[in-house]
Amino acid sequence: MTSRAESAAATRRALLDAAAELLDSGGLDAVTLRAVGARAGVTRGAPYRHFPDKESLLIAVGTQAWDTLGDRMHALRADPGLSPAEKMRNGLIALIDIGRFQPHLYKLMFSNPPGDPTALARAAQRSQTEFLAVVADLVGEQDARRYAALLISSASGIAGLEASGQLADPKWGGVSAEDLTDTLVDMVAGKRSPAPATDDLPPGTP
Amino acid sequence: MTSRAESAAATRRALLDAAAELLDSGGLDAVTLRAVGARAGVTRGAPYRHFPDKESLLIAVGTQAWDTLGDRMHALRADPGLSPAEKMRNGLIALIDIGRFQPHLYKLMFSNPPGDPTALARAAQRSQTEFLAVVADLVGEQDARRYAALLISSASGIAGLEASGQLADPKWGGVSAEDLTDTLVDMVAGKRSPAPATDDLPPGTP
DNA sequence: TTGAGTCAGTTGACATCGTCATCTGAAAGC
DNA sequence: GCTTTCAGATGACGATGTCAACTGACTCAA
Repeated sequence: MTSRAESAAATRRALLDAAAELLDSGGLDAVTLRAVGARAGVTRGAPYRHFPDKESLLIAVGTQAWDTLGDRMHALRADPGLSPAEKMRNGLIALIDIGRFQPHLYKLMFSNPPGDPTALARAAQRSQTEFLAVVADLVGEQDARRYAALLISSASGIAGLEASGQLADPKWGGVSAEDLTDTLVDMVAGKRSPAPATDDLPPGTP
Repeated sequence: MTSRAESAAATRRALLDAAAELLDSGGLDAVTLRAVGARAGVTRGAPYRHFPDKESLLIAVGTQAWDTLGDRMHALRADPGLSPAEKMRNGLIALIDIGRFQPHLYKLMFSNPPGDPTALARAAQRSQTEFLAVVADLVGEQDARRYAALLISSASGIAGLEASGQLADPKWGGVSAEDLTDTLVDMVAGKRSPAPATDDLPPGTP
């Protein structure tokens, strides 16, 4: 019925899912190898048959999240119903939404482990390359690298500030992550809007 | 010579310094209450006479860093030799430099503890309020809140990406944190520069 | 079919960590 | 001078990451 390899793969998947769920619900402190094992139906030592380290398990969770975002970016880029600016905005919002709804996972995605500083950066490759192509469609190849780097940096910063609750401070006048993203996209797209942003979305998705 | 209160205050300071040094050199994992105590010349239980919690000690370290940055922002704002745009740029670079040279401290400054989500946000107040005033000098009161929030978000994102090593990826064409900051400042200041950024700093500090 | 080999999973053990209860001794106040 | 206060030391406990040894079921060649 189930071969040994299949069973092992299923356990590995269960461990990843368990770790992701624990991270979502209880934060990084809740991700204990014992808890992960229990939720996956195995004991504390079992994860060491699939990951050399607790850190490696967490990196795998972060990599999974980057891959999922990469798929979304790819689909977004291929969507014929969206303008380049809309693709750009939606891509940034997709990243910000992770920070909004899965703050612990988001933090993990941007935390470089001391072991392999490039592990998560490699996982982020596809997402960022897809986004780079979207930006190039809007501002041209020449400036795409610089603007894409700026946009991703800014979006991750917006998500970070919102995740830490600092965006809710009244001194910012109740500005939302979407407001900031729109301001940013407008600036890059060349149509600076000095008027207060009361409009949320340019018409395009009725 | 040294009263009991003075001695206690000195110990508290020593604990904070020890925690900050350990954080800088070895990351968050190196900040152990035992190690902090040892470096401060006391034993593992002593920190509990000054901080209710290890988390509280870390929050105090982060608060100290925010206060220092706040002083810098204040001095920057009062500097008569700098244009508003230069003040803005220097303020952002000051934040980015923390991420560059003290990445662990930087991460701590933006990590909201589960205990009191507003503790670090309160500490960040002054820095951000000073910066808000600088931005208002450049773009007016009307848009200052939105642009200041965007600039701080972006700068923290730039610092975060650089701290995680992702900015060094060749797909960004070797863009630096300063390049991105300049691009951002130029966009907000209204003079969009579609040309590649080969100039680093506008003349002003001979 | 059978036997050895592989390997996912279990279990026991250890060092380290945060934290608490208790103890000690010196400074502070009457 | 006596009592109080409190910074610091110490012992202990539970939880955690990790390793070594063990177990047992699956795999595969002969």
